[in-house]
Amino acid sequence: MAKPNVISKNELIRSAKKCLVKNGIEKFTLRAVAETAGVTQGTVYYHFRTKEQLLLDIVKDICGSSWDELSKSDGNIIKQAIETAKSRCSHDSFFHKLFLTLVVSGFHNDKIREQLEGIILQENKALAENLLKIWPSSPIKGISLDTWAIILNAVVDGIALQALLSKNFPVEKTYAELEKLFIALSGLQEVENK
Amino acid sequence: MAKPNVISKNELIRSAKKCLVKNGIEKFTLRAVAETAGVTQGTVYYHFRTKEQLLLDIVKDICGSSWDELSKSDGNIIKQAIETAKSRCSHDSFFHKLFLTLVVSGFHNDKIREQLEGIILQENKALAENLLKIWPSSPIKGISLDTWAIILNAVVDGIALQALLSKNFPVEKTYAELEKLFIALSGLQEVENK
Amino acid sequence: MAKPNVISKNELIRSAKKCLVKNGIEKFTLRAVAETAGVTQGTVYYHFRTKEQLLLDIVKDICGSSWDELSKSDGNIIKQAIETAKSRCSHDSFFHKLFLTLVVSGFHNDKIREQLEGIILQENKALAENLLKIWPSSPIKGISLDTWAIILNAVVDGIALQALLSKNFPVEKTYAELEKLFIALSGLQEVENK
Amino acid sequence: MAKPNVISKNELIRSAKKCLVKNGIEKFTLRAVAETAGVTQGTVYYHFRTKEQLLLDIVKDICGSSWDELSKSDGNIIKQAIETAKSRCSHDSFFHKLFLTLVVSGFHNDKIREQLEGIILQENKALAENLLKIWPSSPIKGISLDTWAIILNAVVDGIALQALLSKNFPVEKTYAELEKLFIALSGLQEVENK
DNA sequence: GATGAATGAGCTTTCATTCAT
DNA sequence: CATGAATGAAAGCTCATTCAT
Repeated sequence: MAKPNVISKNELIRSAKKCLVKNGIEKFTLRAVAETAGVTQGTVYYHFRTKEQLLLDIVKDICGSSWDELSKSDGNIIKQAIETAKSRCSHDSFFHKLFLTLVVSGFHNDKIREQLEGIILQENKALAENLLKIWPSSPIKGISLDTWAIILNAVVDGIALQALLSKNFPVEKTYAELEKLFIALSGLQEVENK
Repeated sequence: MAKPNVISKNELIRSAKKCLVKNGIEKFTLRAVAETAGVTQGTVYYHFRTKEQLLLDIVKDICGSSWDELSKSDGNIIKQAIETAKSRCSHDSFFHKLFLTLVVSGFHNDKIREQLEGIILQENKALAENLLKIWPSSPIKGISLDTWAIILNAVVDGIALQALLSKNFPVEKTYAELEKLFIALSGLQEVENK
Repeated sequence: MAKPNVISKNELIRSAKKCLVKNGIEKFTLRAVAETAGVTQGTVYYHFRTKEQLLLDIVKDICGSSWDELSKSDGNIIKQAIETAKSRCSHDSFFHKLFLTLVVSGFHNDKIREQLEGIILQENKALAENLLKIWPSSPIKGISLDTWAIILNAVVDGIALQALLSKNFPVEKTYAELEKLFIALSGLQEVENK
Repeated sequence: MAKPNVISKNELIRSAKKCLVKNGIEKFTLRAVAETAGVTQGTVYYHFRTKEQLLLDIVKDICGSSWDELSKSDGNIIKQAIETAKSRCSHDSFFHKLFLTLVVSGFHNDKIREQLEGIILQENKALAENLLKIWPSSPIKGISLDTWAIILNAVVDGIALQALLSKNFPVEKTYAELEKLFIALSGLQEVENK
């Protein structure tokens, strides 16, 4: 009955992520993961010794893809960032649902929390570096580029949160005006630099 | 054996909130609520017909207090808002943990989601109204006051999220510089108004 | 569906002892206990929070009965003791199977081991006290009554072990000759006392 | 990937015995055996077609060594026997733990029980033969040498059992006095023989 | 009103066993 | 020979829910 090598760890993680977003962490059962992946429960357990480990592997997987995405960035980082951010906050954004679910899970699991903290720190750092390319100095005196990065990241997450809660959230409008804000800030800088 | 009225619904809700933050939604059990409140499972069940109902009552309770707080606001709304926001985002802020936990719970429970949506909408509205008091018009052309409210709220939630994930998050510094940003924006407006 | 008060803890322990002897510790499952008692697994768990606790309660129950039996002893203690011992070592003696099963279980569970240690100590003590009644002094110089008690107890357990292993073990013959040994020892004492 | 003959059946049995004593029969798993031996589960399975077979092979292994030991005996058999017996009953005697574990296992597995019965019978027989060397006739009338053998064996097992249960069991004292008992009995015989 | 014994479905986890490689 | 991925049945355990008292 044992069919060797029918499934890979990555396929299982993909199935698990689907389940997590579909059923929520409250009903995130290994049985569901197994069914989604088309294997038995025993198989899931063979690959991840515990449920917690599977959850952690999901988080690590996300960290990995997050890192990949960041390292690809170039050129007009901001425009691109806004584009990405916007894509993440459609009303049922897979990514942000997964992310927030894991964040909440991290409140009671330090291993998970630390991994997520790593993502945030990386994102903030990448953002600060990219800001440096377009803002030789901060557009407003007294606000460091690091803080700008924190704030921008916070805005993106906060908007995503609102969008996930509210079916009628004006994603387009908000991001359009957010871009104006950004342009205005960039303009300020030129003024100051004179 | 039955003791009349030994516990009120509100006490149970308070215990339930404690449990929710302490154990997370994954381990939020009625037995834990009962033990925390010092009653039996049956008693919890007597007051809330189902577990979902208890969760919903927690959400409503939060909505209520949120509303109370908003209606008290006056005078220098911004400074006060920042103060409130800051207090909510210490590394283990009870409020934001509870809020985010419920948000995630709301992903798969429309009743909860709608209640939380209501909170957000109210907060945004209250914020917009208060902004009007200090900003007769938007400091940056093309950005409506409603959008400003959305953005400000998003920043607060997003920063709280980062603070909850990161033990070393620079809460003080971030909020100090955020205030500068706000002052600068207010300054902009005066310029434009001339 | 919930029928209150259909079973008592003692009934459950009785069923559990039956299961333990019938299936052995390897297959001692709470499901089997529940079935034997005619209740659901949940009920077993309601009364004993874990499997280990149930096992421990069985041990305590045995300690209790052991103690009761000891305190009833009087008159010709030895004859009676031999009778009891003999009854315990028929080829499938419930008592000794249970006892040895728990002893082995105690090898990896200190709580169980300590309880059983208590039984042995009590038995040895009771035996020593009763020996004193019939042997004012030890029949053989250099052997304390405490040691006699240990040895006698050991003989009884050791014979039971052999009887449990061997279907053809000569219980009657062995105990008959053991009694002769005892009488001979008592005779020795009188000689020495002169 | 297959490495030829990296492990022998005997090594596996040795590992299995370790596991059995370390974890007890309740947690005696093939995975643990495999890990202890440093091979995979499949390998254990390759050598012993079932778990039961492995257990049986352990029992046979013990029978073998038991037999070896008996056949080596000579000279002052009693003194040596007591020495051996004493060595087996330190508080965590590997041998007696293993033996008792298997005895209990034998309660529900006739193949195991029969093997162990064989050991006991052999031991009793060897003991009777050796007693004959030093006791031309029984020191007490009416007690056959066979019964003496049974009783002596029983004492040894019974004492070991008490020692395994009780950390403070007076092994030295008990065996010293047991030897005195033996010497006294031998003295009796000489008297009778006159 | 309040209790707590009982339920039963479903959870995570374990494990002997199989089998293609 | 040996492996190790996969299985599936069954284990221990949890929990929302019910109900007689």
